Amino acid sequence: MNLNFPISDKKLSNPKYQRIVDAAIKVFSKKGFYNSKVSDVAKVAEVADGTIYLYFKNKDDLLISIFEHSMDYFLGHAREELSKLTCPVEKLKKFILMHLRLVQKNQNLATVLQLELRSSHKFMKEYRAEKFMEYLQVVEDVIKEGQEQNLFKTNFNDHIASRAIFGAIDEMALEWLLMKNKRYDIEEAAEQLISLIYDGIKNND
Amino acid sequence: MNLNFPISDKKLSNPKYQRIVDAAIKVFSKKGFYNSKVSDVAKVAEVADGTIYLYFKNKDDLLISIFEHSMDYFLGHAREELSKLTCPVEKLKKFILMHLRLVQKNQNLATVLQLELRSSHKFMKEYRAEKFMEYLQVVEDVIKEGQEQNLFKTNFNDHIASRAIFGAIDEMALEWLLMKNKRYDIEEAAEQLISLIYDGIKNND
Amino acid sequence: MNLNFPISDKKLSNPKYQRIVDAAIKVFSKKGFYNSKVSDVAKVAEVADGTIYLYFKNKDDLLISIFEHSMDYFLGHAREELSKLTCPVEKLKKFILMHLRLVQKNQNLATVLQLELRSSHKFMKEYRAEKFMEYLQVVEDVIKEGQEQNLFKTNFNDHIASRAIFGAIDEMALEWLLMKNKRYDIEEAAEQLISLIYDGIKNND
Amino acid sequence: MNLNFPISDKKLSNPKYQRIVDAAIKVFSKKGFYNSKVSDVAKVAEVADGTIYLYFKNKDDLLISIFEHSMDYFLGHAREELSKLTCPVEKLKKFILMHLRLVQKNQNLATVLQLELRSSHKFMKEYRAEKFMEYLQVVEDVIKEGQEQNLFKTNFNDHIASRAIFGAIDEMALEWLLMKNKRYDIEEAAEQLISLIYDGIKNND
DNA sequence: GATGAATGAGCATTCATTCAT
DNA sequence: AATGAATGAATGCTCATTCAT
Repeated sequence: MNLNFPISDKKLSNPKYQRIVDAAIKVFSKKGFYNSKVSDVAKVAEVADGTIYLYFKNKDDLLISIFEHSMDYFLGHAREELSKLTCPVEKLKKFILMHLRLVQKNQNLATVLQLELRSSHKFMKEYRAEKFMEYLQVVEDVIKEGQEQNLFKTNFNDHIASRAIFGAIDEMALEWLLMKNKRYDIEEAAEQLISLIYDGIKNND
Repeated sequence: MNLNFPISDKKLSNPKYQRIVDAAIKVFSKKGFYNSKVSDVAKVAEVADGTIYLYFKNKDDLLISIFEHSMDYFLGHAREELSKLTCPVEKLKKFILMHLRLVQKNQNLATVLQLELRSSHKFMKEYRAEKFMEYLQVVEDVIKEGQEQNLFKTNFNDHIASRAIFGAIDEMALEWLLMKNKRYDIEEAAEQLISLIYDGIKNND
Repeated sequence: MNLNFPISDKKLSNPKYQRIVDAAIKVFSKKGFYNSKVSDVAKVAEVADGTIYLYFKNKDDLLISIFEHSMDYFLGHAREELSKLTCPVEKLKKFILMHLRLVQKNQNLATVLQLELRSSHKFMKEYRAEKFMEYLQVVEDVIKEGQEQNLFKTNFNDHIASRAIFGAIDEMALEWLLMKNKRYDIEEAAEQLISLIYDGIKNND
Repeated sequence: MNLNFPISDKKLSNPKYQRIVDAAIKVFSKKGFYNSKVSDVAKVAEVADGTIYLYFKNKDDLLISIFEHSMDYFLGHAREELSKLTCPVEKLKKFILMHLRLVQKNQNLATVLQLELRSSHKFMKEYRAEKFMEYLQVVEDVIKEGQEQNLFKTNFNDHIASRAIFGAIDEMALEWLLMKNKRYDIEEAAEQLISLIYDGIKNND
């Protein structure tokens, strides 16, 4: 089983859907989206080629579905966990940790999202905006909360900040994925990142 | 003319080489690497299809050459400019500004580097490491310098920090590129980014 | 229908396989292997281009398959007919007649085997040896049988003799194929050939 | 030097012509005519690609020129040697020996003539007839001479006989060329062949 | 004559998608 | 629903030939 989280709704009920998604993640992460054949995915999923088209409109749709399921799961999970915390600083830490831990646990999936998705024009121009904004919104909401409680500075643009934070997390994840010998723990990277974002690099002594 | 900087050495002497690179940037940025045909590039460059293969090993090589020329130019230029400054804080500001200004000035090129390059497996696994490390090294050197002068904290991993900084810059650039109506100036984004990196988000009052 | 004999086993069951082979023989014999396009074969076979690749690894494989089917058929048929005869002289006559009659009946096929196959390096160096040896073996066996019965001389190398006999048959076939107006019957050529091989050219009076 | 005999006339005077022919024989025999590039030939001949077109109409012409020069040389040489002999039996022996010795001495050339030439449609349909007939004529003349002197039978068609003899020689040469470890001497093959043609395989005891 | 950069027609092969069963 | 054989559009790359120098 490749996905460490279940696919949300009724689609879950059909084990073939889940099997195809799992297979696609495995195949795409290994060979890249453009170098993967639909028939490769079918073979790994142990279904016929045509069966994939009963569940997905086309090859692109398969990729995008992976993204949407992942985001839905992550955001739902993240919102739930964050709501259990009250301190915005803690929330931010938690969020970053959750993101990087997910990457660590689902490396194939993360590879697909990091590398393959970006090259899909359709994706970057149509879909990224929608779902991705939700992600940023979560970060932005935490920042705003912190600003309201006078915990964070107010002299910066929330949107730019959340974007920069995402970029830093994302790059961290990418490096970790591409490293052959995982020299450092992803938890360690998370700690460093949080401190950097929180305190900056200036020496205040 | 697409490239706002000249290609370095003897290759420059042959205008056809430059024309092909320019055409490739234009075409790849517009339609995406995988959706671009070699013959499209040839048409825009006003050369025969086969001529491209006199200068480049194959389609992938064309993409990678674009990356290498861009990086060589940027790093050369950046190192030169930074050497004129003494203060590490100023150096960091300059570096970020230079990166984002280049993106603004060469939007097609930046699009190719941001979106298309990442999907090339060959690129991400073989080439990125080499040239990209040079980029990170420049950032790391500035950070180390700042630490030695007691301007920056010393309780973080330089490598992780430079990586996070790159990630933030890169994401900033990506958003700006994908925005249809450029709501804010890239200089403004640079300012915000610098302050964020330098001071963090914590309210020190 | 181009082939005047059925393709042996289960492959026969699929009419598309047979249709593609027939089309290939027709096309290759007319335009030559290297000048024939796979799509030409597909057109004549009334299948899509891609369908050919469901049955054959590539264009070369198509050519080699034609050779193997032909040889399998001819050798099976020849062995069967020869076993019905007892006299080695009669067997040799029969064999030569069968070869030349097959050429006459399947001129397109014969053209392919005679002219196109020879230029395929892969064929001449890898495949010819195996299947072709079987052919020579049949001739050699007949010769040995004749020698045992004191019907044939024993002061010559069987292998060289069978090779020379094949060469003579082959050249006879080739000339006949390339002749525009078939001036003489192939049966007549067969008779001459047999007498030549049997008696030599020396006048024994 | 590849050719063991000089190219006839005025063309000889230009060493580039000879160099190109030599290079073509080397390259064609190694990689096959269709897999050889004109630029490969040019490289081996140490001339520019375009230079080849000053001496030859096109790639096909290069192949055919090789054939014509070889035949001219062989036939001239053969006619000269045969004229020194009076006995038709000796003449026939000499002719077969000369053919096979030439093959042995010029293996690259022989490979080209044996394997590559046959696939050239243009060659087999237009040129073979002309030059090749001269070859057969020499054999036919010897046969006729032998018949007139009551040394050879008269109850066979001279043309078919000379053709069969050529086929046997040709196949002998081909086997010898394709054999990796030359198990037997080509002279030995020649002897066997001559005896076979002369006496046939029938046991006259 | 000699060059070799430039040309551009040409083609085998792949693979996403369909649809009869 | 499930299959997988069949489809055929699509394209990177090669290489014989030309021609300005």
